[in-house]
Amino acid sequence: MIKQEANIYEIAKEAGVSIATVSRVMNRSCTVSEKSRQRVLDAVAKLNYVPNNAARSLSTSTSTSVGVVIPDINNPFFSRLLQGITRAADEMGLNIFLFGTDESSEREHRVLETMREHRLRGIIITPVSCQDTVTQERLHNFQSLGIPVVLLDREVDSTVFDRVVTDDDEGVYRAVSELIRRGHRKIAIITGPDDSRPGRERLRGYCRALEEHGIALNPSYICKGDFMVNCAYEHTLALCDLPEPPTAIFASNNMTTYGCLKAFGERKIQPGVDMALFGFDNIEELGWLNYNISAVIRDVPQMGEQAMRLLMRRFDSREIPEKGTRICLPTELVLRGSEQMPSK
Amino acid sequence: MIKQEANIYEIAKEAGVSIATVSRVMNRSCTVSEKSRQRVLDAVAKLNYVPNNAARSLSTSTSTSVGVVIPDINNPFFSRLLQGITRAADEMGLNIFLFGTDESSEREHRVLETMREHRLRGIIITPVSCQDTVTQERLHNFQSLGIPVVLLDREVDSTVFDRVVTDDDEGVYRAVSELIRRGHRKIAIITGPDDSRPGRERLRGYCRALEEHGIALNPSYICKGDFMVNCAYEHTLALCDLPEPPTAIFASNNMTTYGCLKAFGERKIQPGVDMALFGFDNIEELGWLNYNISAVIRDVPQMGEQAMRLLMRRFDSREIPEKGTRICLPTELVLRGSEQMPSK
DNA sequence: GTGAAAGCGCTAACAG
DNA sequence: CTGTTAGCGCTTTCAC
Repeated sequence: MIKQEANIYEIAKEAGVSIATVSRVMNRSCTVSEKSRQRVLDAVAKLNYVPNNAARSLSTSTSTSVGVVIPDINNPFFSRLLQGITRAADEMGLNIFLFGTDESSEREHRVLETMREHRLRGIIITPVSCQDTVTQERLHNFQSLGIPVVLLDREVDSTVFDRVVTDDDEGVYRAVSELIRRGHRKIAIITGPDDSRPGRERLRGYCRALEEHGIALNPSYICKGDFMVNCAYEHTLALCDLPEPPTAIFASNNMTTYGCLKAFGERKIQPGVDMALFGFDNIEELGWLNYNISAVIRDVPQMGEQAMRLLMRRFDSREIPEKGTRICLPTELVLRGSEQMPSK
Repeated sequence: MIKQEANIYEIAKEAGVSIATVSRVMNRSCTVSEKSRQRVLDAVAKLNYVPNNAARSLSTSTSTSVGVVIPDINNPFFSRLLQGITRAADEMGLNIFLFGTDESSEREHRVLETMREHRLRGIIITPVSCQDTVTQERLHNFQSLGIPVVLLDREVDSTVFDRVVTDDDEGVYRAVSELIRRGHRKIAIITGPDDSRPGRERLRGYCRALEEHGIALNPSYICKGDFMVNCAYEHTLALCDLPEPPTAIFASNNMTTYGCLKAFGERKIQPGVDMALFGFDNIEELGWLNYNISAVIRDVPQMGEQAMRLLMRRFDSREIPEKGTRICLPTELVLRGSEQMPSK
């Protein structure tokens, strides 16, 4: 026996008013007499009524759902992001439609198509690639339909979208400068993919620091990585095998840090003793294991929250601006010892 | 300028057919002539038409959205779960409404209320507590409205729901038996909360193994934990300080394992050398760091996928059974060395 | 302050 | 095989 949910008509009947009045009460329109209001509220409580979102959404052609597109749910960075997003959404009474792309552009395109069916209120996305024209076009489409888009962490070439990023360039610049201050001259970097903004930015910070301190860039110290453990692992081994190995390695993201540590472990290299290691993004687990790895850190849940707020702001002001707002959150340096110059 | 999305009428006009025909084509009803079909498809392509989900959902009083309720998005176990869920959802053309409860019952109740508005197709939930009557009642409500519920990892007392769990009892039993086989007699366990099924089950497996091997339970070896790092850390320190410390510790989940390792690090205890350590759930990161921690493992994404499949199955068979299906996935032992008996 | 009625975009009988 | 039509449950003018 499947009992139906009550609808607005039943409430109206129970309360002895019209459905319009019920609707007004449900939407806190204040043009309702206290008496009617109370009767409706009683009926709602009695019949355990909850308005049907689909109907409301159809009628108003708006919705309370936000589409969130994440490339790799499994990466702790994105979990944290998601945590910030869900928390903010909860506060604002918005709901999250979650889509995972598994870093596949093809899936991203499909997802963006599916999302059209849902007439979402807005979209928060960390795009797979910064140069994907299909994705960009679809995102444009959403915006021109009045569905604001916020880019998170990764930007695309177009500048029309709101976006939340962090000052990675500056963070890495300061990290590498710190290494230099500690006496390092042979500093390697394992980069991220260069079709990703974070990848490029972090490399830029590295280059900037070296150049500014008059240290020539050494191509064999610049390893093209992909933000994955394995690649970083192999690069690290190769770096160690160099005739003139670096005294410090900058790892461009948390997975890269793990890759370095894996190689270090095999080679019995102690970070901060035999070779310096500097990471990007905090890895809480390492602290528990007594690894004191210095890193450029940022408030990740905060990034998610900011993205939500940015979206929120767009909801109110109807017009679509030519140029999106860019929120750039600061990064911070945490020095834990692994930045030190090897003594020997 | 906000251009509207095309609706079914425009497609009908463009294709020179009625909206019914358009609807039939969109829903793959095969009673349409090839000629009409083609005309409609052309119009759809030309106007870039996507059906409005809200309207469809209202009309059919069904939906393609599944509510997923997760207690701690940040815990890698749940990220993995979510990965399995999203992947399966993607395959089945379902969409995920994600809700986080942050392990708060109060938020869980709110979330369950919100979900009613959405007339979801089904619900997958890892409830905060197994004994929460409010949650159970609300879940019942969904089921009696024809919205099937699948419990993931944590069960509630009621048995009317479908659920996906793993054979934790057996897994821990085998792990502890293995420890005993290796000569351990003084085996401690740091448990999970006892209002959680996994917590209780894992403790049971531990007790069962000891009893079956004629080893008396030592209350000071049974530490009441909460699946969190800190608590496990403190318990581990206390265990080490015992006049007669254990030779092995069983950590009831991944966070507990981290807590033990943190304490081990401080005390210069090498897992598998000075004291044995056995964990629950694999921690990939530890492998990269050359920690060879034995563990009871399970296929976590698979759990999420199974939950989706279970839900799917319910969609077809309309009736609500008295008793839910219980899928119990196996666990596996991975021996990496940390189970060994200290030589001294 | 309140009610009647016209949609929102789609599906699903029901006729033809 | 195809079109007409009556809802699905709600919001929102527009009168009263």
